[in-house]
Amino acid sequence: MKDTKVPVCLYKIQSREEEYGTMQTILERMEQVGAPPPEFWENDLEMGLGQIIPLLKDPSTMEEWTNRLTGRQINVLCESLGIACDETLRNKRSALKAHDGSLIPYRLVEHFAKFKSKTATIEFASEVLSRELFEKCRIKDEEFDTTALLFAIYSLDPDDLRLVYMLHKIQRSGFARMAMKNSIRVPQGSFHEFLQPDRVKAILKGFDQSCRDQRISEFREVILVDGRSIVFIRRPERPELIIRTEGVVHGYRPEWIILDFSADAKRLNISSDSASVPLEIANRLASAWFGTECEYENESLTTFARQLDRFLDLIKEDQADRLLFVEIIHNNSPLQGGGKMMLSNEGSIGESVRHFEQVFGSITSAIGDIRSIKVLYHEKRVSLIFESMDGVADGFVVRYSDSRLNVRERRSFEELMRKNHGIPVLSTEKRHKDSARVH
DNA sequence: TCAGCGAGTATGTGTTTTCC
DNA sequence: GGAAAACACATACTCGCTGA
Repeated sequence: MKDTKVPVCLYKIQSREEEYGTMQTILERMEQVGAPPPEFWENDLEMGLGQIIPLLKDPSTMEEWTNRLTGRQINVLCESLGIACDETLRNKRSALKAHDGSLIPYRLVEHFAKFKSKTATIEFASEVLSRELFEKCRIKDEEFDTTALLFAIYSLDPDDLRLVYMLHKIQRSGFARMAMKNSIRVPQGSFHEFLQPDRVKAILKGFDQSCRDQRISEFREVILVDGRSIVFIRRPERPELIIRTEGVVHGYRPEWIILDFSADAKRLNISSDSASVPLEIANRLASAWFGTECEYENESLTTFARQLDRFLDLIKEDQADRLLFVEIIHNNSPLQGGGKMMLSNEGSIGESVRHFEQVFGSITSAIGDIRSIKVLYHEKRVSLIFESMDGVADGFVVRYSDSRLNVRERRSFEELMRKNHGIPVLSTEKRHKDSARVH
């Protein structure tokens, strides 16, 4: 029987050639309009051009795309491309269609905008855009067209998208709080200035050599935010594979390590997937700055049981300012058999807890038996856990799920807990083992 | 020297929550 | 509703200790 099918390998070659041709044409057009090279989109913004560009090849999709742009996006694009801004929206939309080559990078910016933190985009845009341009992207009081904001940021300086991406990483991660283990004299000069890219890269290289795992820590950026130096590092973590038309490609899943140092480097917040590697890198950077062997350890701030009793009494009565008691998980309930118990609701469980306690006995008096509670803050469910402290009678470390909140909300939540209830709260983010060292 | 054991750590996977 | 991140839990692995 004659086989009429195209052999799989030939199909792969044909489709790859076609794909390659499309990619080349579009990349050449992007180069003509002064867009950043593929390396910028692929490596710095971690966008898969191989998947996105084939979607741009059909001219009719560009027209469809232009038709569904919002008024704010059209205004920003017209301003960026020098199209007369006093025209009607319809005329501006038609005028944009004549600039389809210039619009290709903006379609990539639109892809970049997907699933990026709104807070990160708005905060960065408010810093770099003119007041007039910023206001053009406003929808209502607190709402913005973030795609329009990113168009404006890109048109001002494409490289700024890298910084937005870094800020997005900060907004979406929880941070473990660390402090310098031993008291140490702060050297003269600025720690931020010490963190020169070449110096950080040399320290990372030394670390990679000592790991002997063939993985390379990639220095990405150091930025200064509110006087704090934030170091971004990308490192291969777990082995992973991706599937392409020509077969599977083996590699590693990237891990973003964010080291958020205080101005004097005595305190540190760490965001990462792994535990020991980021801590060791931070120790090495600090050791190089202080000129002596340094080590960070988990920060622990004590809250006593009596303070927690007062706090739990308040939320049980729905009397805590801006906090609603929405969940409790108890390890040793007063029910017969003393099993684990969860009481949860979308609204307050205060009344339910009070009723339960009237019938079966208290579930909030033995703090050590409470596995966790959740409070509603800014419409977000924030977990709180009470971790008993070794060697401190009735002492607890209170940790909260900071990754549920954005950076501004974290600051206000911590302040609310400290000022209103005298409770210092720390992140539940992975507590990096003090003993974790990489040799 | 080596098997057995337990503690600590790394990794994998499903679920929950938030964000867009 | 889908994507992403964090969380919770189960399992695998590593390492040090002990005793035969």
